[in-house]
Amino acid sequence: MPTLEEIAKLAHVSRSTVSRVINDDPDVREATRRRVQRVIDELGFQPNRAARSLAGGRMRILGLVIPRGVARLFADPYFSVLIEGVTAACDVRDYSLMLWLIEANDEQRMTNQILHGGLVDGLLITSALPSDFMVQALEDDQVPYVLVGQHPKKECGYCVDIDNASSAREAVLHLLRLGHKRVAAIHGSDSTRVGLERRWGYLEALQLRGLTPLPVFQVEADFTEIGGYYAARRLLQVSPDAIFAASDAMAIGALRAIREAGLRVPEDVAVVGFDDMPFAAHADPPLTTIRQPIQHLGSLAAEMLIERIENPQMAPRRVILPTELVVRASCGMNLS
Amino acid sequence: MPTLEEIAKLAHVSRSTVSRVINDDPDVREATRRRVQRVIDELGFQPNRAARSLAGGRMRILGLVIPRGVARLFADPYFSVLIEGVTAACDVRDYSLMLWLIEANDEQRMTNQILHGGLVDGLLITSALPSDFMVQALEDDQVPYVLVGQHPKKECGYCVDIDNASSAREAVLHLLRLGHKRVAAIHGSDSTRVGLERRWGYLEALQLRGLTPLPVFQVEADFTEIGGYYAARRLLQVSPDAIFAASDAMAIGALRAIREAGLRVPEDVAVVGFDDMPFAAHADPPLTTIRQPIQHLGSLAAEMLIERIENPQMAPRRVILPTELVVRASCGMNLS
DNA sequence: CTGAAAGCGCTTACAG
DNA sequence: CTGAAAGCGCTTACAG
Repeated sequence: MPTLEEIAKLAHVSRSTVSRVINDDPDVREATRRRVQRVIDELGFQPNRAARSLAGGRMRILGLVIPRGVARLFADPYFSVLIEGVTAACDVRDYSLMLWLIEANDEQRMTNQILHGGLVDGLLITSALPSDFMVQALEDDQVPYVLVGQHPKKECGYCVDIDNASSAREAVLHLLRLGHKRVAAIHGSDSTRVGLERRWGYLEALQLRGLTPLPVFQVEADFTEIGGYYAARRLLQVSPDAIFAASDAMAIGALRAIREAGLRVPEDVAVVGFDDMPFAAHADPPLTTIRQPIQHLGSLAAEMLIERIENPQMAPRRVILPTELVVRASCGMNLS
Repeated sequence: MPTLEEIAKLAHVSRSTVSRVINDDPDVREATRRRVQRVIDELGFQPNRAARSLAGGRMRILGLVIPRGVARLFADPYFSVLIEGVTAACDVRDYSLMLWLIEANDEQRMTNQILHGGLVDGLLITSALPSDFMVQALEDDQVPYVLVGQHPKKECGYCVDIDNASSAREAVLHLLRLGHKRVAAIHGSDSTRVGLERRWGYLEALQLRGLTPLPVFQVEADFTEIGGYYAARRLLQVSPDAIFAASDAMAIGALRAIREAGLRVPEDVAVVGFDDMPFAAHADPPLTTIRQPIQHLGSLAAEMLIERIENPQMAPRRVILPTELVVRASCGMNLS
C-alpha cells in the first residue's frame, strides 16, 4: 500500500495537497485535484487510518454498546435490525462501526477502556444498558453519545426513541374497539423503562374507556417467549377475552399457551403484541402488533451521533419516532 | 486524558519504559514496573489507540464481515450468537471488534476499503459471503483472515466449520431408526455449500439403508420459515411420514404447513431441523434438530485469526467442530 | 491555490 | 535494565 508521500511525488505536488484532495478541501484547483485523484485511483491508495486519526484527532469510528445477556434474551432481531440501520448511516458518512457486547458486571472496566484510548469518536448505547455510572462517565468525560431508547431514570439529552406509552395505549384501544371486554396484559418488568411505559399505556387505555384495571389481569414476564407462555397460562385462569403482550416474543408464548389450553385465537382470546419482529407476521395466527421503526431508530441515532461528533456544540435533542399499529389476524378483525 | 509522556515524567522514567510497562515487556525491573503502574492507575491512563497502531503497525482490531441481506434472512440468531463468541475471544486477547454488513453488489468497494487503510489487522468472514473476488483479494494482499464455514468452491486454508454432510446424515438416520419410511427433505439451495452438503447427508442416509431417494421427496427452499412453509405444502401432496429440513427456520415453516393441513407432528409427519436455533426448543412441538456450536465457532475463529495475525507464518488450519443431535418431540420419540 | 514544517502519541531498534 | 532518538503516515495552521 503506497503512502501519501508517494502519491505526492508521482503527482508532483506536496503532501499537503494530496491530503486536501483526500479530504475534499474546496481550495484545490480543479486541474490539480484531477491529477492527484488519478494517481490515487491508479495505485488504489487508501490513507492509513491510524495516521489519519492521530494527526486529525478523529477516528471516524462509532462504537455500539449492547448488553451481552440482553442481546440474546430480549430480542435478537431487534439488535440485528438496529445494527442494519446504524451501518447504513455509517456507510453514508464514511464512518465505521465498532461493536461491544458488555457484561453488566464488567461495565466499569469496559467503560473506561471504550471511552478513553480514543478508539471511537462517540458511542451509541442501547437504553437497557447504561448504569448511572456509565451515563455519568459519559457526561463527565464529554464523550459524544446518543441513547437508543431513554434512560430509566435520567432525562437523556441525546436520544432517539418511540413513545411506548401511547403506542401501547393504541394497541389496547384497538382491542377495546373490537369489542373485547376483558383485556389482560402481559407486561414487562417495571424496573425497565420500556416495561413501565407500555404498562402505563395499557392502564390509560382502560381508563379512557371507563374500565377499572384489575390486578389479576396483569401479569409480569421478562419479555421472552417462555416468560409470555407462563404468564398467559396464569391469565387464562381468569378467562380474559384478549391479551395485550408488551413484546412479540411474549405474545408468541401466549399464543402457544392459548393453543395448548384448547382455545382459539382470536375467537376465544385475541392477542396483540408489540415490536413487529420479523417472526410476528409468520406466527399462527399472524400477530397484530405495534411496529417499531427499529432500523430507522438505528440510522437516526448514528446520524445524530455523527452530527454531534462533528459539532460538539450541538444542543441536546430527543427524537421520538412514530410507531404503527399493524393489524393482522390475532386480534379478531372488525369486519363491520 | 494524560499522555505517555506525562506518565513518564511523573514516574521519573523515560517514555520507553512506560511503553514497556504498558506492553508487558519482561525486561523491566519489578520496582520500576510497580512505580510506573501506580501512576498509570492513578491517572487512569489509556494509551491512545491511533498512536499505538501507527507506531506499532497493529490496530488490535478484528473485522467481522457479514452479508447484509443474509443477516436478516438466513438466521438472525446465528449471527447474534456468532458475535457473542467472537467478542468473548476478543475480550480475552484484548482485541476489539469492527463490524461490517456488506451489500453483495458493493463488495468490491468495501473489500478495498476494509482490507487496506489498516483499520483492522485481520478479517473474519462468514462463508456465505466471499465471492471469488474477495477471497482472491485476501490471498493476494496477504491479509490475515479466517472463514467461518468453508468457501463454496475453494478449499480454504484457514477456517472453522462443522461437518454438514455427516450431521445431516445423522439426523436422517435418526428418523429412519425411529421407523419412518417415507422421509422427505426440504433442502437449501445447491448453490450454497451448506445447502449442498446437508442434502448429501440426506441422500447418504437413505442409501446407507438401501433406500432410493425420490425426486418428489426433495424440495428446495431458501432457508427461511416462509420458504419451508411452501416447500412443506408441496411435500405433503406425496404424503411423507417424516421431513428433514436443512434449517430450523424451514422446519418451523414446515410445522405450520403440517398443522394447517390438519396433520399432527410427530404422529402423522415427523420433523427434524438443523441448527438448534433458540426458537427450536420453543416450537410446537419442540423441534428435534442438529445443534451447531455457533458460539464456539465464533470464538475459535477469532482465536485462530489472532494467532495468525501475531504469527504470520502460521500454517493453514481447518478445524471441524462436532455437532450434536438434540432429540425433542417433533421426530416421534422412540420409547422402546 | 500550494508548500514547508511542526506535531499527533506512541513503539522500537540501538546504545549503554 | 533503561534512555535518547528516529519514525510510523497523516493533518493543519502558517506563509506566501
